[in-house]
Amino acid sequence: VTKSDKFTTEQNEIANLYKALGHPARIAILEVLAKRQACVCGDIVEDLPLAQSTISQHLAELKKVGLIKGTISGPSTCYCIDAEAWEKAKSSMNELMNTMIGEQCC
Amino acid sequence: VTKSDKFTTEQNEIANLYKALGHPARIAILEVLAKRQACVCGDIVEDLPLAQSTISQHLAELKKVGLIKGTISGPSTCYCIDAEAWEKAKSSMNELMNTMIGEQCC
DNA sequence: TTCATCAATCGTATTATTACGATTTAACTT
DNA sequence: AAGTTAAATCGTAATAATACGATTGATGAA
Repeated sequence: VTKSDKFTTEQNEIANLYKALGHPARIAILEVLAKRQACVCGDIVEDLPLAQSTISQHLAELKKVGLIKGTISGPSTCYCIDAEAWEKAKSSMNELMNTMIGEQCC
Repeated sequence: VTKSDKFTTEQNEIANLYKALGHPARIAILEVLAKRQACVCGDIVEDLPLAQSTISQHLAELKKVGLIKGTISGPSTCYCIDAEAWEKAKSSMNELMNTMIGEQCC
């Protein structure tokens, strides 16, 4: 029902970024990825109280917006935060946050 | 279906913040609020291609996480960004973003 | 008091998200 | 080639989100 066509590309893109971070499971996943430097994968399933398929789904969403990347290494997949994309996301979110502050009126 | 009880309060709170920003309409609403210093309300309905009730719903969600505040002034309601809450949100999001960057491994 | 206006709320339809189990696909190991 | 393991995908159920029209509630004006 979301009328994304009624908004600008910029508004949709930044909203998609925020949306990807808008779930506790995905925050938790990113925290696991950041903590274990080595980019785990099945280890996330062990760390979190969610089914394997659910984790896989969340990983796919994070990958869709580009915040993480996964490379196949043998039978398992190695995931990690995409540092470059992460910095880009950080600054575009920051920019938005900064343009919002003006005079308080009420 | 969201198992928020399986995650920490911190994870849920930050996720709720991001979630609130994870919709183009709410980004657009915040941009209108920031642009028109005077905290409009019905004016938002004019500016955006959404029904009055829908805007009202989005405003309620932004208010729920505290990013904006609304004060009744006469027959209309005056909305604006809560500068204090905004700064707090900004820094907590920034903190999260900064803790995530580690060594790239793949 | 009666009317008009603004915004919140209600009811509801549609679509999206979340989550799980089961199955499939892919890759390494015997 | 057969078996094992890991992760993606499929199918599906439950719930949440989005959006609108209609109604209600509150405020100020006539």
